[in-house]
Amino acid sequence: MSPLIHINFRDARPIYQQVKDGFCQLILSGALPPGYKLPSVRELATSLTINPNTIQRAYRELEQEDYIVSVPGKGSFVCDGKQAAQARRRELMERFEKLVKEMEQLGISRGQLIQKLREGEEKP
Amino acid sequence: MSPLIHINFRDARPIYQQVKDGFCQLILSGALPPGYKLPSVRELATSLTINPNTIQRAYRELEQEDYIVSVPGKGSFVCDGKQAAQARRRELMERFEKLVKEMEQLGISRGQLIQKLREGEEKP
DNA sequence: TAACTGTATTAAGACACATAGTACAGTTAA
DNA sequence: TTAACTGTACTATGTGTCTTAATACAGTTA
Repeated sequence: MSPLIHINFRDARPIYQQVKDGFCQLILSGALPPGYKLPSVRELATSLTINPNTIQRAYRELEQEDYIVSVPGKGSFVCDGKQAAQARRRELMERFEKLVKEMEQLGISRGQLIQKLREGEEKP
Repeated sequence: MSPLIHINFRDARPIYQQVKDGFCQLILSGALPPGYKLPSVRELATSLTINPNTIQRAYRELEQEDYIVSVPGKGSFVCDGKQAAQARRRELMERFEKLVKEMEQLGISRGQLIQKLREGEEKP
């Protein structure tokens, strides 16, 4: 019954972007398996009390980025996602390297970051 | 002669934000030492061919965030920056942890990231 | 047939960003 | 003192994005 997606109206990101990001994460994490049928444009719009056009924009862009496929009359479905996940991993790796360089400029060494990573390694 | 700040009109960030980010980096990296006199609002606006109001907004926010101090009639000057650097480090640490968690969800382990960090440790 | 599905279009309002022009007060050097 | 600089404040205007709204059309399914 939890509504898959949560919208925060105080978020700086526009609504359609929050919808996109939400589904991206659900798909990439495997929470929504390939073939899963997404809620219809009108259904999701109603349950979130936002405009159908806003949902449609999110779905259109998700399809353009190969996260889902939309079939008129049938619905929208999660794609295989292996390609999308691969591309996403590369993107995050780039962000990671960029962030590390920025932190080095402020005097945070790679060694400190390694230690920070080790701290989170324990499994409680 | 290099104009301190570069504006990219194709950048998604608004101009005033690009100006802010540019000076933040220059100040935090130490390229602009405490006490350094920034170009005047009108001078920078002319050299970048953008509106003085846009520069003023950037300077106003930089002052609110303790990166610079502006004195009417005299100019704008770089602050000490130790406090700002401390706040910036905390902010980057949060972004780092957030990014790491996102990468873990996509199957990139902390171990892999540690190895990645070690690769960049050599000094050529 | 009726009720669903995605898709497309146009209109309107709200808001942020940027520009333009003007004005005022403090500082500094000629 | 004057002239030229400095930051600051304000209003008006144009533009683009986001969002809502109201329709309309075509494909699918029970």
